[in-house]
Amino acid sequence: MKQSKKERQERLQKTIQENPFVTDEELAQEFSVSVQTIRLDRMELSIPELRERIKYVAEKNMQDEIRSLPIEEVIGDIIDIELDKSAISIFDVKKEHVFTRNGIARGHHLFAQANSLAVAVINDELALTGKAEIRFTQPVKEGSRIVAKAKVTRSEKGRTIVDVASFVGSDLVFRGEFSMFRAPSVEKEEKDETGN
Amino acid sequence: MKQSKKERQERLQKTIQENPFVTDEELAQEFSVSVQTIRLDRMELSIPELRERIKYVAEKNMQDEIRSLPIEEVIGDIIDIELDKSAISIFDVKKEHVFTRNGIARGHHLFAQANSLAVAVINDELALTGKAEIRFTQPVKEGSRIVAKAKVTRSEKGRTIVDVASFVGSDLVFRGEFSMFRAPSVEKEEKDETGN
DNA sequence: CTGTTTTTTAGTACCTAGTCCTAATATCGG
DNA sequence: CCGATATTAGGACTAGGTACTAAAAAACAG
Repeated sequence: MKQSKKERQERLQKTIQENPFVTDEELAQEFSVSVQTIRLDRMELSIPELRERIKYVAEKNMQDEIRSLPIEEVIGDIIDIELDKSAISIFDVKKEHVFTRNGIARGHHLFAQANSLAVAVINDELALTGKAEIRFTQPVKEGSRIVAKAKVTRSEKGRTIVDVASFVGSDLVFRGEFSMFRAPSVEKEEKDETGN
Repeated sequence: MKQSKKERQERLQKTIQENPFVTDEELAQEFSVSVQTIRLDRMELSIPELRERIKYVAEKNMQDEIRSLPIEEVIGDIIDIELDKSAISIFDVKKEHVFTRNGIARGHHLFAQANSLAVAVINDELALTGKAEIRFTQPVKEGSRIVAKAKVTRSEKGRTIVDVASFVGSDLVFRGEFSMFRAPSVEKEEKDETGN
């Protein structure tokens, strides 16, 4: 009905990209050609069969699931910890952490790593960030490994100050002072919040 | 070789959960029973066949792809924006945003929403957070809707101050003052970093 | 130890969504 | 109209199953 082979193949490619779950049968109907034609088209465009496409999508999914699970409790990998004293974690900046337009890591990831470490270093059931003063001192590029070092500087009744400095190589990229609340039954104003 | 039907079925369930890509054939070998036994087991446990499992995983993926694309640039949904003046975004706190042990939202999500909004409100190619002073004034529970309001308070050459206040209902839960750099070619110290 | 019940195994026909291959038609450009 | 390209049809085969029947093996009961 429509157009040349070329046209059809372009539309085919787009259609499958948008909905990888479509069968050759369905495509044949949509473009009113035979299934065989669709198969020839897929061959020429080297588009794999339905099941392979689905599998590919599923595998991609499994990969990020593994990636997103450890994020559950701590962002970055803790490589050293002395409770109530200090801790070190590393975080590798991948493409999903950066702005697409300039490849610079988005601040909340640096914050999350630091905040998470501040929570982890506290030897208590519950630790929440009350306030924080932070500085992003250098941009961080994709592919960098950020090493965050947390030090507990003061500790009073229910309140602990944690200083975190993050480095890429020997460059300071982030500094933050976190005022943490520990294990109180969270109730009133300026007493609470997250950590990680 | 091993154990009762019950035992095998439990192990089967776990195995498939961990690796949904396993065929009956492979399972049969692993448990040294026949394929038919595996199929009976799947029936009794109502575990779908390989292809259905893969499809399910793939479909789940497609769903969050739609969800994670807008997240790409802004965390939370912007519901109002006046460039270089103010912006409002909402963010719904779901189970993946809270600490499992107490159901309180993890701070970096509040930070991310606020920081992201501060970036978005700036009418420039590039906006990076230089420093921030933040306060978590109330814990936020799972299921809450956080409304973040950003206001540009000062703007000088290349540097803009954005105040963000986040609320759950009428309660202030977060406040932050973000010092943003706009569109500079990022180079030196204390000049950079993310936003979103 | 025998009889019954449960569990496991084997085998067949059928399904989907393909691959790979051959061969017969259409359609188009010159 | 002729030859090249494109399309369609058909058959044989594949993986990874379902659904069903039937037989053999194992477990348990008395």
